Amino acid sequence: MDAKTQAKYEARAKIIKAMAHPARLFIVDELSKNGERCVCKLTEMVGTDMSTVSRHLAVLKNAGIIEDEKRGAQVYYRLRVRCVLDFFECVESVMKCNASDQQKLLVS
Amino acid sequence: MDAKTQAKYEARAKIIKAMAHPARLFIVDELSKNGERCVCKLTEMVGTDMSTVSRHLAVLKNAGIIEDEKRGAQVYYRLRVRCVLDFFECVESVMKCNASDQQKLLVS
DNA sequence: GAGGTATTTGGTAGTTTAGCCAAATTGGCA
DNA sequence: TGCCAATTTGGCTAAACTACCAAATACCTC
Repeated sequence: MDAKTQAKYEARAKIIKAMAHPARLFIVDELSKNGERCVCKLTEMVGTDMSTVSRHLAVLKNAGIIEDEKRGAQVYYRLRVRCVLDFFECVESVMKCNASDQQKLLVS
Repeated sequence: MDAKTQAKYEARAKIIKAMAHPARLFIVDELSKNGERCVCKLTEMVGTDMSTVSRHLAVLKNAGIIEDEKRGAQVYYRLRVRCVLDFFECVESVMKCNASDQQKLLVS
């Protein structure tokens, strides 16, 4: 793999890596359902330190998956690209596939 | 987030995390184009140690994204779920979106 | 069975990530 | 201006990840 190809896949990986954490997946899911949320509300839902949530949000924003808007004392985050929701669909189908194979193992 | 919800998002994250590495993305891409490849061929293409490639393949297999078949001295890997290719499409559109926003910044 | 190739696994060092606390920053309001 | 709430950032530690080398396995051929 030459340097250029390497760079291409690294750029792609960065975006996928941003989604590769349970708290961040939860946040994306929540934003998809609710349009937008402030950091304090997300912190309450996720259940970790606010500084941790803020860092997760920074990762997602840095990847270009979400965007923020300051309104008064709060910062609201929302999805910038809807297609990340397709990830969920595929992930479900992989899990379903895994489960059915597991089933076969048990039966046989 | 209660324990059950946590577990749900962890399971999803595991699958996405399996895709979140440039070498693994390359491998998935390659398998999508070529149907199947043995470890030695992938090693040659990726350009790292064979043991490293083998570990990457194990991660993808463990997530249920690829499957293997031993034929003679070689092990062939292939995609188990085509939908992971949708990831690429979305990633491209995120990158395009990022690029156009960058453009706006330069102009303004 | 001996030797050779393909692959996986054990061990290890360096890097990155995630979480918390504390401190700094920002905007709103008395 | 001075205080309060919301958010981000710095500092630190523990855990996870990645890559390499070397050793163990598995399979084929002679």
